[in-house]
Amino acid sequence: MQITDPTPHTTEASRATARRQQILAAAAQCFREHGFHGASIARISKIAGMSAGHIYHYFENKEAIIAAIVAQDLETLLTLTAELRAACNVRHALIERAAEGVLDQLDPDSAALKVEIVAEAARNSHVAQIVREADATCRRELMVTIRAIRSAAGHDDTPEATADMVEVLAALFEGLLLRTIRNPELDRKHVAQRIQLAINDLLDQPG
Amino acid sequence: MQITDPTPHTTEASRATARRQQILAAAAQCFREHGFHGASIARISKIAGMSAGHIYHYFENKEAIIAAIVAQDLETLLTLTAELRAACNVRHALIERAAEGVLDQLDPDSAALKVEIVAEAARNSHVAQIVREADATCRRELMVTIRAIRSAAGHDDTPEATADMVEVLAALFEGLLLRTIRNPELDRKHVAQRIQLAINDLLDQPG
DNA sequence: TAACATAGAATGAGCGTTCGATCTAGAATA
DNA sequence: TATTCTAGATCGAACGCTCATTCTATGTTA
Repeated sequence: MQITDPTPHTTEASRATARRQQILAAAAQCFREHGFHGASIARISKIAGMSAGHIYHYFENKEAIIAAIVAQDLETLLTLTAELRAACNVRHALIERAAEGVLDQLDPDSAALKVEIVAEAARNSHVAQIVREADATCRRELMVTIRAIRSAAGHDDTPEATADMVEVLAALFEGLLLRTIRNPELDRKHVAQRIQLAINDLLDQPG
Repeated sequence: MQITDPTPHTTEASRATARRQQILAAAAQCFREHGFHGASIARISKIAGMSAGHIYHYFENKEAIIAAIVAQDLETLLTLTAELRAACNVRHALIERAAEGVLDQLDPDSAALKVEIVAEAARNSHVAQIVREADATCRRELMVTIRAIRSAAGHDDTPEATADMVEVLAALFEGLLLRTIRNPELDRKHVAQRIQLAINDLLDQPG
């Protein structure tokens, strides 16, 4: 299966961007199916519908493609937490959104790539840096959100306590990535409900 | 049909087992540092202190080494849940053990390998099968344990509800593997305490 | 001596990457 | 308008290297 570009490119710039995106889409598919090291430039180029050599017109090397994929994946996470923070009744918004977020995390295809990214971060310092910076931003956002919810409920937590709660919340969510791979038959809807309950309890934990 | 002696000389047998273990230890280190596909037989053999070709005296191919590493890693998980199940006051045992288990999960070195295994399971059906069988066993054990705790507290849950709770518990634990990679600076002791509280709440959720 | 342990070279495939040759579309020019 | 020029897009062959695996020869030991 080959990824073709359906949009005609009026300018040179858009053509180049489209081509880049085409490569990234092909690479994401390959990385999902074979991992960062198992996916070859030859395979990526075949799916992207261009020669292997031509890939190097748009990316310096394979590492740069990996970095771009990682950055792209993390960007969606960043917008999600930012969006969450913007909601007016934050507690309600958080718990409502949670069910949706849980189902997203439980999609096996996207989970595979996300897990691959963390695995790569454990051994590739460049990827680790990108991942950790994005994570730090997310945590900061979540800390503000959770602090707002908690102080509305009369809790005056230390920053450390808030950070710990964020970690538990994050573990809960990210753990789903592993669960959907280890147990693809799990009941997605009911697990989402249980997670909502657990988040609710977490927000009421003593300081 | 000729029957050969099933028990060869102990020295030969132990020597072979030791050599096998030597290879597995070297492979585990390489897989942690470079991933399953990034680690070469040459590198593994160098760390194991033998020639590359000699590895094939003990393992059919690289895939067999991966399978052995995966099976070995999952075995420790199986004994842990079995051990948990054997405790008399299960609720107390579960929560006590939890803190210890959390700290184990937060060890970055072992986390890297565990995450690598799940990432490989997402694309290698042989590894997936091993992982999913072990996971099913763990879930079955945990379901019995949780059901015992819940019914002692007066809850009569459906098997489905219990399975969902197990999923949340598992997600919480396994999520820590990703957290310790994404945020190595997290406060391990305090996060462990928060997790204990969360598990406590989970066990009191409505049916 | 017989059987096993081990080394290390050989093999062929595939890797990431480079590079020079072609193609193509639009600007410049006549 | 017709022709030439040009710069980027694109290809595909080639390179040097490493990979997993096999094979052969040599120790080693009982």
